[in-house]
Amino acid sequence: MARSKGVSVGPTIDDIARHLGVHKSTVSRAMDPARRHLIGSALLHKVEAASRELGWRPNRAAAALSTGRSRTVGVLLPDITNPVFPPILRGIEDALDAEGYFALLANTARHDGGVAAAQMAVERMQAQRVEGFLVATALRDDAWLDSLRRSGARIVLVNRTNDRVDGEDRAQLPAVISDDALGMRLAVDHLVGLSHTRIAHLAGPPGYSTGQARRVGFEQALQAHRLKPAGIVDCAAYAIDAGDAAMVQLLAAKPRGRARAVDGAPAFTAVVAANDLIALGALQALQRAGLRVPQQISLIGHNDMPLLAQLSPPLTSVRIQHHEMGYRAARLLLEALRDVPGTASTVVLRPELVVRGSTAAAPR
Amino acid sequence: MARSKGVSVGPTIDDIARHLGVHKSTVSRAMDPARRHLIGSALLHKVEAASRELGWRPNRAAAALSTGRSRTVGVLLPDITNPVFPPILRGIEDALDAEGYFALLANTARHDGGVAAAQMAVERMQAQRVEGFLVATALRDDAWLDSLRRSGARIVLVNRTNDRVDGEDRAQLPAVISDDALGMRLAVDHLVGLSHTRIAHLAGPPGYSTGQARRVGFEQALQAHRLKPAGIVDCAAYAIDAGDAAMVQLLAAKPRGRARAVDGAPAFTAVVAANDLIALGALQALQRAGLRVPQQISLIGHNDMPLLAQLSPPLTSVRIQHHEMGYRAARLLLEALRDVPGTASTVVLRPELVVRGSTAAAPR
DNA sequence: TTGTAGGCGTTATCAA
DNA sequence: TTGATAACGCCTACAA
Repeated sequence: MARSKGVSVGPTIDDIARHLGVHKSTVSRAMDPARRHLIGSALLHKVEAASRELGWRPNRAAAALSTGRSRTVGVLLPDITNPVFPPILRGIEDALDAEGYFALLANTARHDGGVAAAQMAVERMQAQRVEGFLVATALRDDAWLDSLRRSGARIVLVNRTNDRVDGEDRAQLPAVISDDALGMRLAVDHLVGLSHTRIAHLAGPPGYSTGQARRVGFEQALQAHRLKPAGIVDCAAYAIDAGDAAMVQLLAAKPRGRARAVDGAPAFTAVVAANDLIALGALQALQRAGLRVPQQISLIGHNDMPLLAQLSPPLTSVRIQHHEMGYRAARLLLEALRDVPGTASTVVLRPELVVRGSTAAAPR
Repeated sequence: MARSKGVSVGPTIDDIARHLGVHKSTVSRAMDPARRHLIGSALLHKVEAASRELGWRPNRAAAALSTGRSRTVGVLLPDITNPVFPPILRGIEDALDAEGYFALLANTARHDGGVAAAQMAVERMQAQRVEGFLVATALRDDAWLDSLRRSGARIVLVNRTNDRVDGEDRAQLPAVISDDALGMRLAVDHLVGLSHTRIAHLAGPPGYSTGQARRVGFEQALQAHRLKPAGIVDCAAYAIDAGDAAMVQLLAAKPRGRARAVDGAPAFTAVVAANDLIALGALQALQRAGLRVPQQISLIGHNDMPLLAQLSPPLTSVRIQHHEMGYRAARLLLEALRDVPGTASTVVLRPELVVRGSTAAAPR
């Protein structure tokens, strides 16, 4: 059982076979649930007993070499430290685990925060012979992602998606995302129900599908109420600082149409932020400006990240099904790994509004 | 280049060898940094060019089968969704990545929250031929961990450690942890500097090394000031609810020694919590009881998790070097994988106190 | 129902 | 400095 090469080794199916006086291919079959039925039940029990007795462990490296399937997929995300991603990853792993798969993880927002890190990660993953990729780093216009797809890799996007471009060699990849239009509608409807009519938006980076979709969703939701935005400012990133800066900019902006009130009140009574971090930054800036939330300004975030309920005021937010998103994406990939190519479905999950203390009736 | 078995394949070193009219073992050597020098530089360049041209990717599954080294380690943690772990994992991956390793992750607090999940995860990881384990789930008395060690697995603990028991077959495993005694000393010294003399502790679960060490550290830190605890309550878990319940219990407790003041003020003016979630629960309970933080009660957490600065009051906390902890643990494991066995070092990292708004001078 | 033979892509050992 | 040969452990036709 000790070998010349390799490091710490255990028994192999050949050891079990010798132990039982049968051939190793018989043992191999006995170990495979899909072909176990070909084995006599008496022998089957003996194989199982012997395997247990000798302490056999399958060697996936050998199986992977033989079958080309490593039972491993690559997961690309910007940074696991961003609180959006842990539940997504957890969902991914729950799905993979159920099928005996593992995830190889890469934080691509490493040093340079760009394509180079993702490229290197993918190469290493391909060396490990991952069977596919779950990508949470997609940009709307992502040349790198396109080339990965053209190389034949199986890909499912999570959380963010890419743009479809007809005519070019660009396909919309299968993705699991949240219904951002619905999310914004829930937010806006809630505010309108509280008699707000002057509602502003702090938008996410326009290069991400979430930033774009939420912005468009916001505008459409307002239109449904025959309202116009009381201001929209893009944020450079999904971060507290960016939200703070954007709010400062929003407060400085000249109100369009109706004049700003004499007491210096802003042109809006409510703000919908593209995510919670932006909302936190906005909250900071509002408080610094002496504006009270929710008495003077109502504020809504997006994602419902942990601890929002502990803030003061507790932040109203659009809750996304992060865990489910990861879970479904992984399942989609696993199915794609069995089935025929094609079947590029996109799953859209329903968000819900979690009303807390940062929203209140519009001041009059 | 297309093969009969396997799935999507690329060129192999044999393809390169044929392309160049050399033997594949020559190509293999050329690809190995450690043996490259044996190759003529002219040939070396040609091999590199051909490899690039044909788009060769190493097949780690094959290498793993041959060498017994998968370039993969297993990481066991309770739940990546717990905000303590993302930075630890990030540190781990940064270290592994630098050496070309990947982590296989398992959330062991899955359904039953216990040994069974960890056991299954370890088996699957061993099937994948991980070279070692990074374990963030250690209990002080962990029979399962002992058996894993006895099976010959390379293990490094992170964040929590196990108890040494002389005489029995139990060794203290190499670990990277935070200096909890120092952390508590920083907290207590800060409070004493603010004239607090009646300081209570909400302790972590006594089955975890962190719960135990912080509790002992708290008592020692008080002793150094010739003070006695104004109450200690164990929490059932590191969770908001548990902290809330423990604080309720603490408030209900009869003050020992000096009588409780007539106005119903508690027997303490400051509380050190074993972690931030417990502190948040405590804050909740205090506010419900009509006690103001920090005016009446000062409160300190532990871990300095994200968003503490956004709370009101912003929570003072003992900051742990989570990223560094993961990074060092992974490096320790990688070194153990090369070197001789033994060398069971333990690394203790320095925490620091982050003073925010939840601590103030003791009321008089 | 079981056995035989060969291959998966790489590394290691010996020879040349 | 390069080549030849044999593992590594498992899987899969195909044969019996």
